Amino acid sequence: MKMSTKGRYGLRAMLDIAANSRGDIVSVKSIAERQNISESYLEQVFSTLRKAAIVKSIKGAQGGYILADTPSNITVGQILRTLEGNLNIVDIDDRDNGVSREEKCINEYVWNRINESIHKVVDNITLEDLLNEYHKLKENSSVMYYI
Amino acid sequence: MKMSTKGRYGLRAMLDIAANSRGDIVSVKSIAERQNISESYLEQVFSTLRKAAIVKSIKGAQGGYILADTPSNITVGQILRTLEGNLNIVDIDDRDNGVSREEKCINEYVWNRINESIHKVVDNITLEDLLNEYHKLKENSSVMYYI
DNA sequence: AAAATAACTAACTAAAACAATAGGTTTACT
DNA sequence: AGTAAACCTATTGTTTTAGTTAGTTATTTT
Repeated sequence: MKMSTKGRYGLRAMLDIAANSRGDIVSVKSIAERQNISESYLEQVFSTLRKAAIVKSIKGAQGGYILADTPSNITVGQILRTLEGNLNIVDIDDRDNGVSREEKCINEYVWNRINESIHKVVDNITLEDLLNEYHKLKENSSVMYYI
Repeated sequence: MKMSTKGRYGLRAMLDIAANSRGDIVSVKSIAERQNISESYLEQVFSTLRKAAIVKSIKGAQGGYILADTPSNITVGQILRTLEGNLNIVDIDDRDNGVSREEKCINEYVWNRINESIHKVVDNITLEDLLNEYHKLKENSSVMYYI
């Protein structure tokens, strides 16, 4: 029941671009170094993000990635769904064991409530929200904050 | 990012006891048959639930399991945490890659919000709530409902 | 034009988690 | 004594995870 590294690294990487570039192109290598993530593994993550049109890529020397939209228009939900799937804690197909599709199992009530609560959180946090939160905490907190 | 069969089967089994016994002892075999789950696998689930004192066991012939408390005093959260762990989508230890314990990563904001939303849902649904929901749906719906 | 850079792709691999199965032992009822 | 059922431990096959490896392709820099 855990978020995998794809989702965790992906969110970190997207935040890294949003925070460290001012609209500039950022290479996977530089993100991987800052975030201490395997470069080739992170390339796979970006390949997925690009196919979902959340980032744009520029090939060749001095190439890299750039956000496909402003941080205020990119939600955590978009990023995590792209990398992790539908974000449902229980899939519809797994809900009913031996119970046919037309029939319902009362446990769905629980899974639906959990799923909805997750969707509600991730769809209402944008990259901009996180950047604002970051700057707020950085100023008001005694401990160091990182992206 | 999925709930495993332990949690899914466990919740189904607990509801099964709550619905099909009126305070009576229920054998794993009968639950396994009704719910179409492997009996020996379900035994492992009940072993965990018993150690967490959510159910009581009676050994020997005609033995079985019984809820350790009334359905109104058993939450979905108790059951799922026992079988799945802490129900956190991201563990504290996994949050900071290369970032020491005293330092903070802004992504925690997201994980904390998701974790809290899950806890809030599961801790506020009791077995009794589910039984009530079951009876309500059973009467008002055209499709069959199962535990 | 050549070299360098960086995205892009596919195939592979080690390790862990998952979902059981198997084969017993112990306890209590009939 | 026989049986039913909880209880316990080990093993197994499969899938997922988290990368690694080894390249190809496109663009810029020298």
